[in-house]
Amino acid sequence: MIETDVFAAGRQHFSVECPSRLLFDQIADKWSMMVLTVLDPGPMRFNGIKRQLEGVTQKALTDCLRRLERNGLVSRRVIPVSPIGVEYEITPLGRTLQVPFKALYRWTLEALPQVEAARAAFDARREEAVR
Amino acid sequence: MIETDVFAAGRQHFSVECPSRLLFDQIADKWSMMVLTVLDPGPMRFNGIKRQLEGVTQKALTDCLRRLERNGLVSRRVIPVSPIGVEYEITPLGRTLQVPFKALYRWTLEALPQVEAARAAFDARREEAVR
DNA sequence: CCGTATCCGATCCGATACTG
DNA sequence: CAGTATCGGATCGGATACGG
Repeated sequence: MIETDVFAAGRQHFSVECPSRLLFDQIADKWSMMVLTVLDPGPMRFNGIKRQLEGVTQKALTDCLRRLERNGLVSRRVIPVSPIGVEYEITPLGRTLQVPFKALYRWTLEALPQVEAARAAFDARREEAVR
Repeated sequence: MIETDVFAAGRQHFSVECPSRLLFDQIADKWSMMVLTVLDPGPMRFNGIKRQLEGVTQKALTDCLRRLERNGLVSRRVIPVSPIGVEYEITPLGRTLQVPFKALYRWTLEALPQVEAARAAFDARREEAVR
């Protein structure tokens, strides 16, 4: 039984090279999910994206876009104007990722209150343990 | 319009404190997804989990379980035997997370071939550019 | 068995400066 | 406008040792 069947019945064994990790590492970073969301309505230029993502640095965004491009989730198109323009667009493959991403995003919104309550309870228990 | 509506129509603005990131950071780490999967069939003890996760260190697993516990996604129960035993179990809240996680996991499996092709193409383009 | 503590190298990320 | 280059702090994760 290989890891593809991991969600079938039975207890599974995960190796470090679990196939899910090969991709999960690349998209579970700080900005990827938001970049894809920003690009959802249509193509956008570098600084346009940057303006939507408050707090992102140029380096972080460049790295993120480069990684998304390498993985085939966004495409990059140079517009030969002066000064130069670069437009990023979500690919069909990137759009397929949005489906599970949106599900996860909705989960975070729905679960947040419960998680915050759990955190408060946990931290309170730790406080208690110190005394 | 706040970020809750981010998947509705229109271009959105993301601040650093996007509510999704408050949680996403915590669960998008190296082992959380696999830990929840391993715990899916039922409760398990520390070293039992560790044995399923080939390559995880004690520290990494402890940190991961602690974080999952703090966020209310798993529960921890000390079994007063000698030597001591500790059992981890997925919580009802944790189970709700499995739904989007499984969707994402399936996506990684389905998309992997296309992503690998995209990577190869990207890397080939870079090679080309060097020459 | 189940941790915690410590060190330590790798890596991420932001800040800054510079370029076509 | 859209990068690249570089530096340094913070954080992550592995290895190891030790304790209840």
